[in-house]
Amino acid sequence: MARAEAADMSDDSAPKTPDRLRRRASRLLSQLSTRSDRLINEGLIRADARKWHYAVLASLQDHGPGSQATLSRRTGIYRSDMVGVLNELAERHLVERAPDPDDQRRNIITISTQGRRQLRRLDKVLDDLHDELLAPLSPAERDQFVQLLTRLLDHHTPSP
Amino acid sequence: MARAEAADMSDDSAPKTPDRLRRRASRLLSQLSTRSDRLINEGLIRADARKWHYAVLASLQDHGPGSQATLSRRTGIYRSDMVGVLNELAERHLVERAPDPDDQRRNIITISTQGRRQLRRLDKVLDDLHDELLAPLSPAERDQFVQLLTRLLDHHTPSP
DNA sequence: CTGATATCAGTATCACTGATATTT
DNA sequence: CAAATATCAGTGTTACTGATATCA
Repeated sequence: MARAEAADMSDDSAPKTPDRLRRRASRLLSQLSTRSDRLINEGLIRADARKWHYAVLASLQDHGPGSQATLSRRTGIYRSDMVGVLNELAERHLVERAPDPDDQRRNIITISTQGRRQLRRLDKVLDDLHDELLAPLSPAERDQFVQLLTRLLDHHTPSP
Repeated sequence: MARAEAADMSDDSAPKTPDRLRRRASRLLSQLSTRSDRLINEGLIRADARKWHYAVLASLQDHGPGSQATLSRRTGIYRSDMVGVLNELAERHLVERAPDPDDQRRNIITISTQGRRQLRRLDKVLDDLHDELLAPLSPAERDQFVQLLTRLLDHHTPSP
């Protein structure tokens, strides 16, 4: 729990800790995010998938079918990038894209049986990858970590 | 439904969310990192700086002068990108770049007086920005958060 | 010869912008 | 008309690769 703290009081102007770079949450965050992204991406590519694929499939499974704009809002994928992601998913027959009879502007995206199977596969792959990502943390710490991240993200996520 | 994956919102405060996307640490991490980066970048740009500037200045102040390769290792900035960062810093007279007399391949980078002043400014700016970034967390939770991030990053950082 | 260094040119990915045609 | 949608083309940033010349 306790961590060795290098010399703390040697400073000329302010009560700052040395090695400030290693204490700035923003830096830790972006560096860790880079490593994490690489780990996850490489793992998913080995399973012929991308993280966006997982996001869309999981959203369809957990919240049901929706228009591309809806999916965009649910997954955080930009509306303009959604087209490409859905093209890839449709190519692989993991989703179906059909025009909404009630609103001719919309497409309704539905997960297919193959898509559900793929989602199950990807969930297993991701479980393993997250085990690797969070390896140094105890189960309680992992929960704690996810909880802190969630609270921070919610706080910085615009409501509309 | 293939699975009893209820999409309802009935949930206590237990760390169990029905939405798998919001539970995946990797997604939380990269989304929060994006927000964090934007927050920090915008704040630093208002102070006519970039985060790389801070990283180099802080490294020079905390660990003393060094070659560009050394700085690259200390800050995590890619060796090939270090040139541009140092050009910007030298333009602003925040660092000095002098050839190493003992090793003609190296430049020795030193922080200037102006650089030290700028670092003090940036440290204040960053303190405020981190206050905004970590707003929803108590002081103890902020420490916890930084500690967890540090352990994870160390675990995923190659040693050489 | 090897290895490190500083530098430059270029790539892939990502979040995002702007514009357009269609429909509500 | 304004607003939403799907789509496309393009931008800026970032981490990273590859190549080159110069030295230890």
